[in-house]
Amino acid sequence: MTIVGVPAGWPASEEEARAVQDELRGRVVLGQPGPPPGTGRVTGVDVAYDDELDLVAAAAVVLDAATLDVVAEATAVGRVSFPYVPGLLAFRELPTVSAVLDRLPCPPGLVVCDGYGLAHPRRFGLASHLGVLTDLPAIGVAKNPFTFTYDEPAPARGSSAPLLAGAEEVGRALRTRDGVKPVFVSVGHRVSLAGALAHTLALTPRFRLPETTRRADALCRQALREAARGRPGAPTRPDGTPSAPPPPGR
DNA sequence: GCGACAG
DNA sequence: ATCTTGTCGC
Repeated sequence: MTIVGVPAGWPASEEEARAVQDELRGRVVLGQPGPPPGTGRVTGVDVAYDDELDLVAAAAVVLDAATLDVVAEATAVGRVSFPYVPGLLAFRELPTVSAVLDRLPCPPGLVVCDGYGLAHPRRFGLASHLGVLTDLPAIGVAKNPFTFTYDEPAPARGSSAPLLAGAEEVGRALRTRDGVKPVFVSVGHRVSLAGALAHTLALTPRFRLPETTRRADALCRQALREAARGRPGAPTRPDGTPSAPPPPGR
């Protein structure tokens, strides 16, 4: 199995990573409506980690937006490319996520990320970054409010309240199920906030989290288990010799 | 300076 | 993210 490495020139420090965000931020396209909800394809991407083994597994699951049926899937396994630092999540996930999108047999359509887009300290979260690198329409749907504030949306599914960075609205707290904790939606690239909300609702007919995220989450965990199975911490055969040569760096 | 902080 | 048993409910 090929292991995705860390790209040459990938930021090695937090300072460098923040500079990259400041540089790429200007390439985000806002104000486009984005694809009509319920049409075309919607792709969920997610990542799972094994820091012990220095492995990261990414999955992309393409759904028919109208039926939510799975149209295509792909996985990719890579090495951890950056530590988890709030505000720099993209540098941890992007190399493997880009690789997994490249492996899809069809165009992804709208990409739904597990995390934020505009709702970010420098307004350039994972969904924005991925959108800029691929030029695909992208949105972020997160499970937590991060550092932002919001008022509780009304209890009915579909209700939302502004997600605020001070007085600036950077996204919405959206109730996807009656009486259940909201999700936090923000714009990534080439999609409006209204479009992002509509897509999120179309993807949550039954559960709090989008079908895209749920499918991608299950798949990347499975891919990680399979990758880790082949690479135990101290790989040995019954006779004690190494079971596999060290994987070539990339 | 301290605490909080997407995944 | 990940560590983790049982438990309540559809």
